[in-house]
Amino acid sequence: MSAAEDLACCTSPPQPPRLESESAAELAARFKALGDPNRLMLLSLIAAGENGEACVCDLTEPLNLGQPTVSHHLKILMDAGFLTRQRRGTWSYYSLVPAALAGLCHQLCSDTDLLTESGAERTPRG
Amino acid sequence: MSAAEDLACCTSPPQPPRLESESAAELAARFKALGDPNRLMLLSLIAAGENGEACVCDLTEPLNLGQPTVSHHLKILMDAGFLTRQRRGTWSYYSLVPAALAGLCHQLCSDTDLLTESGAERTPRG
DNA sequence: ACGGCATATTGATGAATATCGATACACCTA
DNA sequence: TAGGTGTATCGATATTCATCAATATGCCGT
Repeated sequence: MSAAEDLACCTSPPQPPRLESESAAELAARFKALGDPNRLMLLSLIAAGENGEACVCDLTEPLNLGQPTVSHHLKILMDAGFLTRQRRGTWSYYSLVPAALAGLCHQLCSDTDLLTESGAERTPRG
Repeated sequence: MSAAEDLACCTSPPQPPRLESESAAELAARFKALGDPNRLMLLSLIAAGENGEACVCDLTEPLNLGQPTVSHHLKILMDAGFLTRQRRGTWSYYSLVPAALAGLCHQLCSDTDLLTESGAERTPRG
């Protein structure tokens, strides 16, 4: 028996991933929404706004982006569940969905168990 | 005074975002690394692997991706700080960086204060 | 040294995306 | 009703990205 056989990486039965494909797609979609600096700035600006909300006209200047672009990013954040919109007159006020970001972290911790370093302990060789 | 003046969205002094542009770029880069279903599956597969590690040959089949593509995704996850690589013979073993994912969530909670619903309380009208 | 295997890198390609200008829509005021 | 303003949508474009085939690199056993 060669030394390589001892070290071979493909001898153990493959463990099924803890993350289902569908869950992966949903999770990835939300992370993708957070994967843009301007969108993170939007969340930050909105959180820092008066009453925790802001309208589009408050957001274009600090980001140095055109109004259509800001609207586009806001829509992406809304579709991902991070923002809600409330129309008042001609203005659209955006505010954070309180549990959205926390829920994302929680799901990453508990559902997928990716944060626990259980990998080493969890699968004691049967 | 018109009703609109009361409701106008741009009358209050703009609050500076709690997130600096540089931090936003760094944060976004890490989120972007998580914004792909296959990369999330890679993290899950590696976490579920024996001793919390896995080599490339264990990962190509469950994802139905070519070996170069898997290597590419692994590199992205490494560059983002989520994975480390340990070479043993001809094989490369990847494992999770324990604090990386937790740190990302923590930074989202504390550094940017996006998770606290402080927006409403934080800026009491001066 | 040579051949074989696991992995990394390169080049190319099609798809997704960020951005803008132009335009459409909704609401308010005169 | 008409004009003005804030916002959303549409079309176009340049960039980024995911993926693959081909190739290069590095390690092992003969």
